[in-house]
Amino acid sequence: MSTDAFELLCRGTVDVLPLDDFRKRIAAGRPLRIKAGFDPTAPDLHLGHAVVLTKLRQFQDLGHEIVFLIGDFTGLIGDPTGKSVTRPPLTPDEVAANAATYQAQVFKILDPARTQVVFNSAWMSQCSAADLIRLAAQHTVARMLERDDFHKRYESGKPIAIHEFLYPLIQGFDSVQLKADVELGGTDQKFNLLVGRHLQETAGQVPQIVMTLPLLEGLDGVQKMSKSLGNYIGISEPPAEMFGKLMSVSDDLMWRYFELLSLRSNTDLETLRQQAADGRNPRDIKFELALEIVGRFHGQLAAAHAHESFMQQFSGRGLPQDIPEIRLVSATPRMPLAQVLKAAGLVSSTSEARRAVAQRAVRIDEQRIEDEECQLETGRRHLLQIGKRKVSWVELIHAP
RNA sequence: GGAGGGGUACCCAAGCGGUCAACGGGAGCAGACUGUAAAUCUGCCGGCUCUGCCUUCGUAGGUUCGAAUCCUACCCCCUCCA
Repeated sequence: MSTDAFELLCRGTVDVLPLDDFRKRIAAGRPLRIKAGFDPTAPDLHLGHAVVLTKLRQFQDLGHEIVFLIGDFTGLIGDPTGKSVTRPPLTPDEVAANAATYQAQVFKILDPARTQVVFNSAWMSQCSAADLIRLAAQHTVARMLERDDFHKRYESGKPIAIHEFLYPLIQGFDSVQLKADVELGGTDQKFNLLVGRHLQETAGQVPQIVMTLPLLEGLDGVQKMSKSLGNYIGISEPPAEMFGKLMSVSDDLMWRYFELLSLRSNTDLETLRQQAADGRNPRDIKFELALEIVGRFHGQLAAAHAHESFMQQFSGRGLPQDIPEIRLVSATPRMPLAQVLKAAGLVSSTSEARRAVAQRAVRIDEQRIEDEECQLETGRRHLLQIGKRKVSWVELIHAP
């Protein structure tokens, strides 16, 4: 039993340090304190963030205790990891507002009843200058420079401000405060997590287990999922959109998503892989993934609905459910098609509309349109379609 | 402070006086195929009142019949030296 738990918890991780120690602690069966820290910057979470959260949920389901730390104090520093973009300091009000939206999203994955939310300002703002000096005394410059990005910056003569050294120290000190047994983070957090071990040891505690998780590939399957690359699935996206995006993930990448985002057991995943090998349609396996993920954020009902709609629209080549209705006003009795398509938001320019017609992608009332100059009559509703995905009811009104 | 390299469409990246709305790749969109918005192949991919017109190649001027391509000034990036 505990081996299963151990295997499940290790699934998809990059590092678990030290691995044996972790095995022993899980085997002991005692509930562990699992810490994960998050920045209080404006949160707009996507499935990439969900990787760590899903892992936390797995811990939670096994009876462990989750400490969800919001780094409002560390936010003053801004994590120097990676790009050195200076972050504007947040006001207490902003922090509070962000924390609230954060929790709303996070609790779609985590069980609020078994999650302790803490802010590190709670203890850090009590910290005196003398305390800070004592904290800083516990680490050396040489060890700080072991961190890859510090090292590179130092080597290449780029500046490292002293306060940037404080970030890993404070994050580590949080672990001391919380007496964490395990701390989770992205691979980029590895160094910071290890500092926690060091500080806990100095404080006479048993050092925490460090667990890092990979950055999830986005929809393109190559680059990290990120909002700026536009290859993401947002946690708050509508069910149909989320379902469709998950279905657009390649058959290969689907397994990665299963591994990192699914709450299924390892045995279940093994079964699915076996089914795929035995010739089960990968589409149907992907349906299971999409159903699970959409279900988690929107409920089983909405997921089933999205599934049905998807089948109807793409497999059955039918119309999707919930077609948006738009009302347009025309100054003339008839309105050029290209104009209507643009006004309805189905294309971004009339040129694009013309191209779509030229490519035989446009249908009006289920009739394929070949004529770019085609005009639509006012005074009635038209069903406009471009390709399989863009559909809209448009009511044309003549108002001279 | 000195020397050099560069800023081109959503991104990367060619072009270096006309044949340039601008090669190529990526992303995106569409079509074909597939019981997937997978994969693969094909087409499209600045705008418009669209067989034509208008606006784009860091910014502002200039040379020329004609400039992304030449000149001047300015702004911004990067590399090396000090």
